[in-house]
Amino acid sequence: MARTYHHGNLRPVLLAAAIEAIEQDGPAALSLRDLARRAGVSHAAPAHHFGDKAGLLTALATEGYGLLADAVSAAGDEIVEAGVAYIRFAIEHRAHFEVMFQPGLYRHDDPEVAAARERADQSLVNALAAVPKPPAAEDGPAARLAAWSIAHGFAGLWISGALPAGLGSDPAAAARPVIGRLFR
Amino acid sequence: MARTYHHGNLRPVLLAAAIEAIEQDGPAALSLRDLARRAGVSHAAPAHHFGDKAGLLTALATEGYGLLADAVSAAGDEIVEAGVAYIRFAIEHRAHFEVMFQPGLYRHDDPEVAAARERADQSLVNALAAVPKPPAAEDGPAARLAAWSIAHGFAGLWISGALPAGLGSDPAAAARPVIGRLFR
DNA sequence: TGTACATCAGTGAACGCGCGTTCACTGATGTAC
DNA sequence: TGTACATCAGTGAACGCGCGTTCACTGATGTAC
Repeated sequence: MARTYHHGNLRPVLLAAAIEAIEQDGPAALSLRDLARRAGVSHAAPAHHFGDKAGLLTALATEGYGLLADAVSAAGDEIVEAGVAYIRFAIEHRAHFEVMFQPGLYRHDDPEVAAARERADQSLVNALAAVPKPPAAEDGPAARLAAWSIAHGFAGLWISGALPAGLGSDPAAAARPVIGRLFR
Repeated sequence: MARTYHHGNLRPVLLAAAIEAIEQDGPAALSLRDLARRAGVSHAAPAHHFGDKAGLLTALATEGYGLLADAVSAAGDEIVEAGVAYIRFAIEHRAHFEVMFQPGLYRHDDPEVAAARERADQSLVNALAAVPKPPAAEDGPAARLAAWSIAHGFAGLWISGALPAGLGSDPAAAARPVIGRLFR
């Protein structure tokens, strides 16, 4: 693929470079100049596509919420597997995940990102709708928050390296019995 | 308190300034020069006490683990209240919490911070030891991870503003029924 | 009580660096005729 | 098929800024005698 004056594909290449950079140094250390360097392009080019750093991270968060919605939906009606899918997403797309939940980094209220977030929320609601009613009578939103919290917390602890070493290297296998405790 | 040439109390003042700065802009945006400005001291002074930014954040993480251990221990033997104490700590000491779980920011293996972390871990173990054995036979470490995950996840979601607005402004009250679901 | 001296916390000028932003530009692509 | 022109993605030089680090220094404090 000969590079001409016009790159022709720069936007996705910059997003991929951003993911790489964030996985290495975290989202706050990101600089547009570094991204340009990684993409082999002049330092002013990224601004053409994203305006500024917040614009780029907004695009990344939007992409992330889309991927999360797809991942959770694909897990089907089984709530434990939906939770596992959430955790797997967080770990396999760590850069997206970290950006998504640091609203100060991007334009949290941007319409596109809000729509994508809404889709992701809905995928979790759908997974929970299939859970058989628990013995206790009133349930309310506590079940949803509990499921979300346990998946989100496990993912965060795993990513930060806080969990004990004995859990092995497969987060899905380690997470299944943990989430399972919530739905006995 | 007249300021002489020697400040006499600079170290804790710098830590307090760091907490303030992190609550405003996050830990990655922290600069030693900004801290010096907040403390009303020359820009080279912080290096005297902490060497560099990682040194300062290591001190902050150490302090944080100590506070967390105290908070969880003070909640006593009741596991739900221990979880609520964890969440309350995370929200009331957001700067400490954010630093503690971003190991790339500080010297994670520093002996002092490791000892403080060990104390905090132990406080959670103690709280769980008092839980009555669940109906299911084998339990193992899944119970501990589930409790830790649900508290950690709820705190993270609350701090990032991801939770729905209807929960009110008291995280402890909102968290209690959520954690409670794990120990019915 | 007084003097001499070591220690060490904090100063301030200087440096080089990477950053975001601006702006006039270049050159590839697509469209109108 | 050919020419003219508008559009727009990407360039590269220039700027001002805040940062960390270095280093010779200043001055307060504590200790020895």
